[in-house]
Amino acid sequence: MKTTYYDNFVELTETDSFNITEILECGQCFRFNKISENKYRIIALNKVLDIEQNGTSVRFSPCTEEEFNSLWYNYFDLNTDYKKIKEIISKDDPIMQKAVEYAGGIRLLNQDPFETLISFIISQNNNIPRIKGIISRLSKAYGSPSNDEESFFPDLSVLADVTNENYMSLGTGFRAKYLCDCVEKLLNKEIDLDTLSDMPSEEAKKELLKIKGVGPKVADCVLLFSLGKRDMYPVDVWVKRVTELLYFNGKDTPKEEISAFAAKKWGKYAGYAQQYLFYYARSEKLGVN
DNA sequence: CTCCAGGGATCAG
DNA sequence: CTGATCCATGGA
Repeated sequence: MKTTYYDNFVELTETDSFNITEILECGQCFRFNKISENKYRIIALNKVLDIEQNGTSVRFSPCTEEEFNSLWYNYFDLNTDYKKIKEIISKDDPIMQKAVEYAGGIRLLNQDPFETLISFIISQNNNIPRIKGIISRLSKAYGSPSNDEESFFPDLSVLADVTNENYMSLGTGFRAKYLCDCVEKLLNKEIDLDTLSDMPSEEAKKELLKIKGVGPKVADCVLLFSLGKRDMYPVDVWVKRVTELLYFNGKDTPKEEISAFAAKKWGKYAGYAQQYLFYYARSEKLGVN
């Protein structure tokens, strides 16, 4: 991969394992919009960023050298060798080989933990278009405006004054009380998100589970998508279905057992495996009927 | 109309 | 302890 810095944008060429569509559509983040066929706009890290990809060349704009190196390089996990990871997880596994070939440009992002936590609380028993809508309205109501139509994600300190009714009016439904509990526990310092990335995965998970509305699936997503815990294997309806279909002969299997299977099979790479399978399953509607 | 969505809390046994 | 039921809301 080569990096070239221009006045107002940064260009990567000869990228390996980078496909912006697959990265954004694999369900790990919600704040993006498709601008044109090969161009996306994301709202992240209090910035608006356009990403345009043509083959192995990717352009980030507006973006300075400083921003790229201090923010986006890590955000897009560019220090990680995905080619090697794909080799490891698909070794002697024709199923994973297929999933990896299907969407070989997936990368796990390193998103903001607070935004990720709130977003995945909203995600429970919900569908992706509606999740995106709620997060967008939440940001418009309580975040700072950007030069785009979308606003930035609100800070914890601003949500301190937001009531259950406020959340309800955004369409969060029964999740409103969970959001209140989450904000309260963060303000109390009952949970400190800043310390979680230094803890072992299971210990960090226990902390997150203290929040009402945060169960195993939401906790795993926060750990995997924003705290660098790549060993987590979030088991949602899609992953449950596809893992059962491809690895359990279609047999109905408890989520606990599926997690244990993934941990044993892929170990510290389970999170990567999960994303390849999720994208593959959802795109092909595997296991539906 | 019913069913379901990247689940989890709560209740029944 | 496991399994069933409920939860708000909008689109299919």
